[in-house]
Amino acid sequence: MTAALSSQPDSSGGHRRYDPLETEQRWQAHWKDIDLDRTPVDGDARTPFYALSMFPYPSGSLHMGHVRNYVITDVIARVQRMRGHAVLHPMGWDAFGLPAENAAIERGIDPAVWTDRNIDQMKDQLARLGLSIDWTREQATCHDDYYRWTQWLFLELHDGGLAYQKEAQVNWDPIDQTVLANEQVDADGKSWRSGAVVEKRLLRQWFLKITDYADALLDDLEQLKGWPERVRTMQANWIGRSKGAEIRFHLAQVDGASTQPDQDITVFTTRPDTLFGASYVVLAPEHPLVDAITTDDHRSSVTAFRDLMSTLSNEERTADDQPKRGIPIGAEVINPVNGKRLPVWIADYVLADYGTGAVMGVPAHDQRDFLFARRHELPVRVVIQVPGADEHLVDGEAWTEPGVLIHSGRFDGMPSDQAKEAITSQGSKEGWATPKVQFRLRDWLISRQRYWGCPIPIIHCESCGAVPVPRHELPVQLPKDVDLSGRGGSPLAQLESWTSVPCPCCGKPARRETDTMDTFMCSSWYFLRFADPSNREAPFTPEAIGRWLPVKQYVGGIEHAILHLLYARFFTKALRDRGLLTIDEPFERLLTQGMVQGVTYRNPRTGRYVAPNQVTDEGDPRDPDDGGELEVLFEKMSKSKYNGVDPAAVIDRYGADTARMFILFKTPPEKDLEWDDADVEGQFRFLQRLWRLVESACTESDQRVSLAKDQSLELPATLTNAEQDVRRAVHTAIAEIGEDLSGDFQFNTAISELMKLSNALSGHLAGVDPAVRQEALSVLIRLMAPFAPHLAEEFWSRLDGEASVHQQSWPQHDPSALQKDTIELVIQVKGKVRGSLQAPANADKETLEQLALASDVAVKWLEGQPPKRVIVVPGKLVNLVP
RNA sequence: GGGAGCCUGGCGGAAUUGGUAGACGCAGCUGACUCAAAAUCAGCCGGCCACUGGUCUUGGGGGUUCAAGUCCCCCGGCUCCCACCA
Repeated sequence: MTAALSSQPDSSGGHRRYDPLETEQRWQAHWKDIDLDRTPVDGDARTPFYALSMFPYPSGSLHMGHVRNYVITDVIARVQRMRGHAVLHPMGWDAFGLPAENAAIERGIDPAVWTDRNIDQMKDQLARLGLSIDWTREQATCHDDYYRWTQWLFLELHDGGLAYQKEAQVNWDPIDQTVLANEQVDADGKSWRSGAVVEKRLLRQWFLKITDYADALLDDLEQLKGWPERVRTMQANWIGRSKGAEIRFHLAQVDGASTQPDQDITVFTTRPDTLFGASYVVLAPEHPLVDAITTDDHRSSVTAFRDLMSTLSNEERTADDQPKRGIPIGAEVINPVNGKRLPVWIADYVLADYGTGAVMGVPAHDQRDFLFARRHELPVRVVIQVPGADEHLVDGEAWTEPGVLIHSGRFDGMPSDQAKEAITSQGSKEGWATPKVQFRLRDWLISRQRYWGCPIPIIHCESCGAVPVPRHELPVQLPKDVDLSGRGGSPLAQLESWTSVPCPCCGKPARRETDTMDTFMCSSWYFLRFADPSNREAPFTPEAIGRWLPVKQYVGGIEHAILHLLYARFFTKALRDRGLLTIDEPFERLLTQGMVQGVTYRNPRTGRYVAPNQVTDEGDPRDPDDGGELEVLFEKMSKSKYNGVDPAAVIDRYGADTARMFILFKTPPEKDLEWDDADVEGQFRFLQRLWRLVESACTESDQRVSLAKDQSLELPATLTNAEQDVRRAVHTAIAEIGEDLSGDFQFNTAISELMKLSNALSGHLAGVDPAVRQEALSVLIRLMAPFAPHLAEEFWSRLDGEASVHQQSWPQHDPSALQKDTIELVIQVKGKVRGSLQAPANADKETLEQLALASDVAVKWLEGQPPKRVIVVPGKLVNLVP
């Protein structure tokens, strides 16, 4: 059986050539036959290890970014298997989303058909990489046996009070009469399809209350020790917790106002300690109170100002170079802490949807307020001592640091920290302040007015309201007979036969919810489904989750640092609180791999990208159009930059093992990788050197090795120097690679250790004891197996190894093999290396010091004077300080 | 503006966590083999100099230390995230 699987001799002689394509195809077929990658069954006693790549969108073609992602995860999965873990390494498809719908609009293809065809294509491409994925657990979020449970989980959140509806803005295309996703709106605010200026419209939409978990999502970042620091910071910034107080300013009677409502303006501030320095209060132009409190003499200018604001896009309104615009509205409020009257303004720099949409202006201690006050000639009152300036500002800037209070009545002399509490607490007693924690994080808008998504399982009834579709009626399937012209609003809303249903509660005619869910919903729980992939009764069982989750190692792009990872964490916590699982966090360790970049030719004058095959001379690249010199850069691979490298082409030429080795060796996984054909070639050469090494062990009589179980040899009692050298190289490699693959994964140095081992063995196996040779090759092949799985398997088989190399255990290093009799002792003089000598490895400090002092180097550099100080680092160096 | 990360030969990158800077590879150079080329094999490969030795060198400057790529302070550059967030 095994012999039949081996490479055929090539026609030119007895020696075999390395033919990666033939070898890889043969082993991939064999592994499939023996079901090598199947996840161990539930009763398996080994410690579970869940390795997961972020699943892809099935665009139809695999790119290098995918390859890098899945190869990294695959190596981790393979190493953990050999280390004796029960490994779960699944794959699926994040299959709902706009591209399928666009294909339908443009080419009339059913999105389901288009998506499934793409999945098939990408699976074929993935198969060639030799990934040890258990495909029996495959999931696609657009299949109803998956989205049924997405709907089920939505209802769980709904039951838990975490799903609700409210009015929110959408992008409305007035020509196509449809809602656009943010990505479909150009930078200049126009529709990607019709080119019409996109309008903002208010629509009643579904939200998830992720803000209920803001504190937990922030605090639990502490636990995620296995996450990159920068991802944790990004999430913390996104959640954006700030502590402060809400302060209520009561409206004052104003002369000339016909009526004044008995109203408060509530502001949020993180600096209650600066309350005495307030010189005005500003509302967002959209603030609901503006109409009611604007005085008659200001009404026309206020209306004009608000109209101007509503026509500006967000970008225009928040542009850096814009001065802070605003106008007074006539009303006045009383500063509750000192009774001063302050004017009320509206201004563009106040955001309606953060805090209370109102701010107290303290120009002396907030830079924005300062600029605003200077522009509109509002008073600046210093109430925090400014160092070196007594009571005034220096440098024409606000003083925003905490400090000691002045001009603040009985709070004078208090440091900011204390004053914040004292002023808030006085306000609480007097009823004008409330301590408040404010978050930047907003509730998650999940409604999409699109077809190709998971339908929200709700029925709207005039008498019963929003009624959940009963669980046993799930899934709410996407209808087939739908008009996907891209016009006339939500495709589902136009399908009367689908939308009109009886109310599950009262049976009266009712209407289905026609929004579908944000695709981030589908990807917020897929890692749970992989633990229990074919359960027809529930999305998963707590037992299955308990066995596999949390994911031990999650691998994916940094672009998901915020949204996907935050949503998945939110789902996990919400489902925990619904009693569906017991973990707090879904992903124990996270590796964010860098981009894959290609050589890019760019004309610096025109900004045009030039395809490599059009560049006139690669040494001195010039634009074929204008003859101008081109700059050579590395940028993320993309069609428009003509710098993509097709994985299939690389595999055709060198095989998957070379591609895997190159990607892992070139750079550490979290850094960007610059694709370089010469380096790929270099990896191919390395694999060929390995091939020749093993070839010799098959054919040369003084190097022959068999790894068959009944051929297992014992090491001789004493070893020659050459044999010791071989063993030292072998066991050093085990130790070093073991180190590189624990904790942080350093595949690049692991592979360089493989190269060192190969260099140490090549030409040094002839004539050494057969047991030493056998050990050396057995170790080498097992160490390379996770990286180059096909070639390792081929070697294992050719040397008569038992079963599959991928079922072998990871080698353990023998510390005694690392020992040396003598070491190179470095002699330093005042910290500079001046020479070295051979010293016994076990020599004590005194001996080493004596050896060093007696050396030629010491004699030369110390010029006969005894050193003032001698530092001995045993096994390393002696530093002589004259 | 706030936050995070990074900066080492021609290039990608190593460096036992304070102990020989430049492992491993790419590119380049020299030689062997060849009619020749490729492949392969052997070797060289940071700069400077009075070149069998010395000296400088990890973005720049300072400091701590017997010893600094590594620790501390100042400055510069690049990348990413957030951003009128009160």
